[in-house]
Amino acid sequence: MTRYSKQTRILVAVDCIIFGFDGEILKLLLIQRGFEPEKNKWSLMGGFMEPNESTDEAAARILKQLTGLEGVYMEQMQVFGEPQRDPIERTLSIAYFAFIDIHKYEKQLSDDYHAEWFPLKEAPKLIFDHNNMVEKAREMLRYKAALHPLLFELLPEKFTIPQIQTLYENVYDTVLDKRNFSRKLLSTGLLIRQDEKDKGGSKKGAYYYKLDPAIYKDKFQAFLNFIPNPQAFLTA
Amino acid sequence: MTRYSKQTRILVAVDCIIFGFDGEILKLLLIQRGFEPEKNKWSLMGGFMEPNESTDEAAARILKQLTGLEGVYMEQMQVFGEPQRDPIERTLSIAYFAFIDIHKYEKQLSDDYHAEWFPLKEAPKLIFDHNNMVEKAREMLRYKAALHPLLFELLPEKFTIPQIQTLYENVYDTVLDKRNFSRKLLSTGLLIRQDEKDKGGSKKGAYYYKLDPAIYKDKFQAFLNFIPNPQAFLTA
DNA sequence: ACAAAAGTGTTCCCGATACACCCATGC
DNA sequence: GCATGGGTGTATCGGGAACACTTTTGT
Repeated sequence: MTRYSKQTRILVAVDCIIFGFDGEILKLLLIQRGFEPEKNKWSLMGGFMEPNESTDEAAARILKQLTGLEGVYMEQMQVFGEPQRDPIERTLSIAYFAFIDIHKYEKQLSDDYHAEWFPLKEAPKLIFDHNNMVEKAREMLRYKAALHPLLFELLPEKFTIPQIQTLYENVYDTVLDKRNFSRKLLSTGLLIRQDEKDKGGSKKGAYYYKLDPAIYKDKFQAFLNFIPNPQAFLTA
Repeated sequence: MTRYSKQTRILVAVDCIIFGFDGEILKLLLIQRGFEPEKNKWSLMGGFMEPNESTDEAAARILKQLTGLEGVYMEQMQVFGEPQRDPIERTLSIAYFAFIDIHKYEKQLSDDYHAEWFPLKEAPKLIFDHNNMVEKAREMLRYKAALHPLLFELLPEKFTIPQIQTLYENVYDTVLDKRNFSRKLLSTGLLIRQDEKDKGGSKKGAYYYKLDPAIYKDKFQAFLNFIPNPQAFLTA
């Protein structure tokens, strides 16, 4: 016996919801699909699973194809399995979301691929159920980022507290008190202050911080409660 | 064009991690696998996806085959996609977890299937990567139950506060203060006290409660913080 | 009357919030 | 010297945790 006979084999795709942050607003990386059906329509970056790779490997390969980046934070989100989601042929999609530092690769963008950043709020109509996937990813982002230090993955290695605050404000579409936010953040012990300052945002300059890798790893699963009243921001 | 040519189609299975609670300890429902390979070894309840069903439908179908139950709380957990996880043929598995009221079906158990409840802590060696799946499910259970009123799905429609407390204590392998626990629980507004009492556990008897369906639905996503220091119970 | 479990109330403390001022610098 | 954004300190409030006694009833 070398195969399970009589069972149906199914096409399996991996689609990536890729978030980036440019310092101002939260963005989503989309491509113009290069093949039929729906050629030239906007789409998430995706591809079919190959025979000898794991799902995580497939997701990493696909991300690399588009962005050239490796070692990026990715997480499996959910399988989308409605039988009719792809009109050509029944295809399961394993959705991953990924956070990248937008500046790390902005250059090679739209060379080989027609890729473009869209503000998350102004995403165009996407093929198949990709708009669903994006919405789901946005919910999951809000959910997880309220509890875990996830959003740091969207920032460069060195960042300032005003930057990370702006990012949180963007994700939750709200305004936070800078005194409380900064206290809460620093009290986690996650941040190591650098001597250098970022003079871009103001005359005075804001201190750069780096993550303490040990504490970051340690506290990643802890419930840190970055956002007051997080439930107010969760879709029911 | 009616198919994506040149792409590999893959076998996809759904495996269910089924939790139950008998009032004493948390249990896991396992079956003896009925076909090769690994015939007669203990296994999660699973099956192959069929062409015209969604993933959720597949999970529900498989659960029904084993337990006869419908309308059970199920949630997609994670895809397990290591290429070698099934030695016969590459098979993806979509893992679901399910919570059932153990008493609702205890009778028809092990008729058609060799099914058996195992205390979660004493689960036997399972086929393939099923022990991994169980471990992952246990982590997810602890994670979610610390925040959301999930464990009620394991209890009958009417239950007492000592019962639900025992369940929490079981899941987290700890002891909780009954005064604080009961106050916290009642303050959510989730519970409606019945007039009737359960005289089984004590002479005095404990009031039965039911869930308020509206509030339950409403607050399911809220962060309710049932467990003090939840991070202490999460695997890093 | 006594054992065994259910039910309830109070104090204390810490963490969360609201809120206002000084600091450094480029122009 | 003034405008701009960065950084810090304090009082208050509420929720969470620690903790002990009374109630019910079957035996």
